Amino acid sequence: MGLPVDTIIEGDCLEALKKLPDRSVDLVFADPPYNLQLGGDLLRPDNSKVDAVDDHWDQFESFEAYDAFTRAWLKECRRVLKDDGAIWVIGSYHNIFRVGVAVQDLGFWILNDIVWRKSNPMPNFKGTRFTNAHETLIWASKSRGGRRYTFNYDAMKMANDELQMRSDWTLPLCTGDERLKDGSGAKAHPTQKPEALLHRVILASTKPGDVILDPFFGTGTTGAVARRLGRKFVGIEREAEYAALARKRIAQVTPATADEMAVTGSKRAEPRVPFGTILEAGLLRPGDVLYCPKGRNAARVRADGSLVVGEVSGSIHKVGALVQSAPACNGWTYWHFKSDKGLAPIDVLRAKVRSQLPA
Amino acid sequence: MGLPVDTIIEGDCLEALKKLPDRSVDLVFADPPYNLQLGGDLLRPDNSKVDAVDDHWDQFESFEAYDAFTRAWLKECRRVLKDDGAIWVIGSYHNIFRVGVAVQDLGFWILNDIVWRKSNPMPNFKGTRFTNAHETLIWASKSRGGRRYTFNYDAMKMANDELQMRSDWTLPLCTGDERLKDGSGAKAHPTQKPEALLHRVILASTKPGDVILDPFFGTGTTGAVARRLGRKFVGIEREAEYAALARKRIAQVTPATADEMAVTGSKRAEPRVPFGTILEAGLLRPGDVLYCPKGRNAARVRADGSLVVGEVSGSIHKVGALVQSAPACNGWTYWHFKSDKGLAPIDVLRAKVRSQLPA
DNA sequence: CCCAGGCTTGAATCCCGAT
DNA sequence: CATCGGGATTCAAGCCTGG
Repeated sequence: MGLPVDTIIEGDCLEALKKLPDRSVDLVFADPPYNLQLGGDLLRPDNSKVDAVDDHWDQFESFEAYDAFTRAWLKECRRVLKDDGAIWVIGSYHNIFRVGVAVQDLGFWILNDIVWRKSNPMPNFKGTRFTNAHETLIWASKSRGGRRYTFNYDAMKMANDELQMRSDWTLPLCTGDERLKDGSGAKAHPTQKPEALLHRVILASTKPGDVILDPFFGTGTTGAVARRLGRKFVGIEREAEYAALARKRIAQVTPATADEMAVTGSKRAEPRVPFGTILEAGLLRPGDVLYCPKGRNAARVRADGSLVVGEVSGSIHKVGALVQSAPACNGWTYWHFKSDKGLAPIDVLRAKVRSQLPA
Repeated sequence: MGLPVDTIIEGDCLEALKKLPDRSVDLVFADPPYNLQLGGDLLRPDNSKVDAVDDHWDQFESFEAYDAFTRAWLKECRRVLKDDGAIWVIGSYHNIFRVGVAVQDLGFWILNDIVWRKSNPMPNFKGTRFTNAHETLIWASKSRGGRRYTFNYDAMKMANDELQMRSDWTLPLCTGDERLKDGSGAKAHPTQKPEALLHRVILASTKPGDVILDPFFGTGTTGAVARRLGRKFVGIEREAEYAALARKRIAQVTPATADEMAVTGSKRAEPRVPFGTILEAGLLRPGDVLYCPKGRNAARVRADGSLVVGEVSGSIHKVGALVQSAPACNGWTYWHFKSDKGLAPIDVLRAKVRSQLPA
């Protein structure tokens, strides 16, 4: 059987993969189940319920079962890849370590791990952990030192304001009109990926006309972006509903002219510098004293970047407002530290930290 | 043998770990060998040679050998951890996936993976990949649903300008004066971590006085920051040179006072004030009426601190939940009393009582 | 038509001490 | 160890509604 290009194969991922010919695709992009292992319901502070990913396809009996599944589909993907091909897999801390080990053990050669920093992640509602604000992608060639993989270095550099593209990408979640809805207006797929992410992946690691295989096609983000960028795709999807939506979606895509392929700009976030960073950088130490411009009011710095005056504590802004009985206060310009040249605003420390951050 | 606190144990990591007592440390921070599999020398565009990590301690024969080593030291660390303890491990894509799987397989429970975004990474000189601009840390508790790990949520939030701290941390590499040099002015250790990174780790996940074990102590960044923040450490280091440098470095650190170590505390830790106390203090009287924020629902206060609405009575929380048909409710913020300035939440009365409690 | 303010939502391993 | 119940907990975007 030849390779069924620009087609969605409906059915089990493994069985479908086994029917594809050896060395026939240029790139694999895979967004497998994450095996989340969630507990009970999670309520927001306003008591609304978080719409959890509790679909049957994300349930595995054990790590062993997940590993076996992972190795099986990865092995087939490797067989189907051309010798100069490469693979991308996306995941979270729940599964990505297991995926990474399988990738290495099967003989792939990791080129980068990429961090997708979400500009608008869901917060940690209960205050129990750090906000889980990123996902991880692994990019690997078929083998170490084999035939050369594709990397469009200059296109990536161009897309990043002429600086080398880094391993951390800041992109928003898939929301708004881009997010596919079902008949009732609810999201059609629980984990639809943003097209911007696929845009960067495909632009970085394929050439026009290349064939991209996505064994967990879902609602077809890979196919839609591939088509828009003048690449071909092969999708595998078990759920008929998702496949139908994907077909409709891809049919609406107009392939871009060479012209239009230029850049989706990378939103560069303001380098906000929290006051706590000043302490981490060692520019101030816990216990140091800050003064108001005239040196009258004094406050003590704590290790977490809060200030203390008498009984009250809070951020540099809050405490600054408080000691002045003002409605608000810019702590960066109000508070001063003692330097060898007398009192200086802590804003100069922020400037020092900023000068070490990427633009 | 007891736990040798604020000490560097010179010797093999595994042998030393085996001598430490069960359930004796609060936190493990580990920066193990990354098992970098470098090819030949790497040259910069100007033909200067990149100073690679090619130390013998970073060489392993195979993935299997690295896995066996990883599991061995992780297993000992888990034994040595208290039941409410936690572990941090830092690595790059070369090893972090293998570490992560070992962590999961040994029964640790991953809490977050944290991305350290380097603000000043080494560029990719060959233009063959994305600039490798981050490393990954895994934070895991000793077991799933075991005794509660330490997370100073409020301190982290304060250190991040009152926004939840996210899983991506932007920090510069260890350079300048902080970077230890050997006699000839070359860097003393190839992978010295920045103190800012340890500052955040330790502030987030330990309490003052806690003991932090670092089985790959190197030049003692963990020890130096632990000492500065009023924590204790146990370091294990095989290379006598590194250990000597670490000792000298740590001796120069001035520990923070208890005062200086204090950070923003959590509300959960504040003393409980039963609602009845508000009545006992005369701040409200039996028969007074409380209102929901918009003034629509009203409830009558009884002498024992219960509320009555129509036929039902109960705690401020229960009745609050009931009148809203909500699964839960914080009565302190939901119910309001009539003051001369309009409706005010009864939480201000609790604050009044708390401020009069003995320290 | 625009703007301000409110509502909704996103791959989430999401409370904790007292009894 | 399970249960009970007090009461703590959210950020950025996009969409909608009302003025």
